[in-house]
Amino acid sequence: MTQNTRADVIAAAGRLFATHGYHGTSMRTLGRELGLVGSSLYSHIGSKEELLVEVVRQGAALFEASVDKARAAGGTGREQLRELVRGHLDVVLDNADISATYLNEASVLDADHRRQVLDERNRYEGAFREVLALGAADGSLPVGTDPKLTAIFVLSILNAVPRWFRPGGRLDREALTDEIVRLLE
Amino acid sequence: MTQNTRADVIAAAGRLFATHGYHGTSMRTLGRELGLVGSSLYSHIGSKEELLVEVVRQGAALFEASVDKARAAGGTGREQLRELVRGHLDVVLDNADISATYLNEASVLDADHRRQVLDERNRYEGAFREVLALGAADGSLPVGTDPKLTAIFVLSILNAVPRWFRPGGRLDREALTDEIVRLLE
DNA sequence: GGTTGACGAACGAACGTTCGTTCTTTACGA
DNA sequence: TCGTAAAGAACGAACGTTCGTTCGTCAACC
Repeated sequence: MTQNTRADVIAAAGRLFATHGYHGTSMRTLGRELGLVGSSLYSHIGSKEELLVEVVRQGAALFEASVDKARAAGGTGREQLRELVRGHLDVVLDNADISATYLNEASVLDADHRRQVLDERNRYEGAFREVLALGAADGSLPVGTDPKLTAIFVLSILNAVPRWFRPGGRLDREALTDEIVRLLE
Repeated sequence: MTQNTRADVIAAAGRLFATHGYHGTSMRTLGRELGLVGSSLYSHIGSKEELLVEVVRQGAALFEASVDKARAAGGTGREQLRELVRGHLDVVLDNADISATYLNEASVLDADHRRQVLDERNRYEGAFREVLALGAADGSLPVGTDPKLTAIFVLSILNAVPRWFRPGGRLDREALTDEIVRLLE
């Protein structure tokens, strides 16, 4: 009979928000997930919305850490793009609940937090644009395509991966990364 | 002061389900959308869930009609792929509410209806796989890529289009179709 | 012995839905 | 052409339930 911590509650919330959505998750259901009664959750958190804000904050942090790592490594545009793609895959597959909530449930947030998420996503997408432009400039990626549109395409593919990818299948992460980068040749 | 019909209620439901989700939409809110009080909706429909089933059914019909039309036209693999892509764009842009609900809210359905949607989506994706394989066979599309994976990539891009595409921008549907098909060269 | 986590009762509000009734439009026989 | 009945659409009150949340209490542990 281990004790539940605030982090446990947030993690469980991410799990349920990801599968049933924010509005589809009740505090009593969330309590049951942790072996608690609904009202007991308020020993750890202030409100249901605070839970969503926290999960989304963690999601944003994961993507930001990934992009920072990829860009710090340096290299050609193509090499950095590969790191961005691989990092994104790691985030959405290793933290499926948090990232799904970050990507799908941010629309429920109040205007301020929603704007924060939108800005963060735009900066993130900007990194993809920059790396694609860099690759066009240094010759490691084709020149013909618009970085803006290509960034959208790549992120569309990446964000949909958790919907179909199953570890242990014919394709592993490394090969999937290759396939996505090769698509841009 | 026009009268509301069953079709009006379903259309409004699609609109709200698409923007706020099924669980985020109350019958009273839906009523207000039509200038009605919540209970009045039950003159037109049997239950809230019936509304979701109906919207999803319409979504499935739209995609099925699109794929039928594209394949009936015949032509090379590349030509049919272009028709599939263009048809998909038309569906998700001209019926944004219905298609968004079909794509995002089907998980709320009971097991039977959910399975129906899954099967329908699989058939739909199968058409993309077939056309890609046809294109590889007739030489109109490159041979190197796996049709299964490529179909997933293309559909990932297509389904995300309503999230960023705005009519009247630099890129119109025709040009976007070209860009997506060109990605596979 | 104070702190912390959990409980269970209770709150007001909102939920989906039912019901009897009213109002408006349509259909049709006299 | 009129009068009237049937039908359709909307109302508002009320239902049982669930929602998020508050509060006082209690047991376990440092």
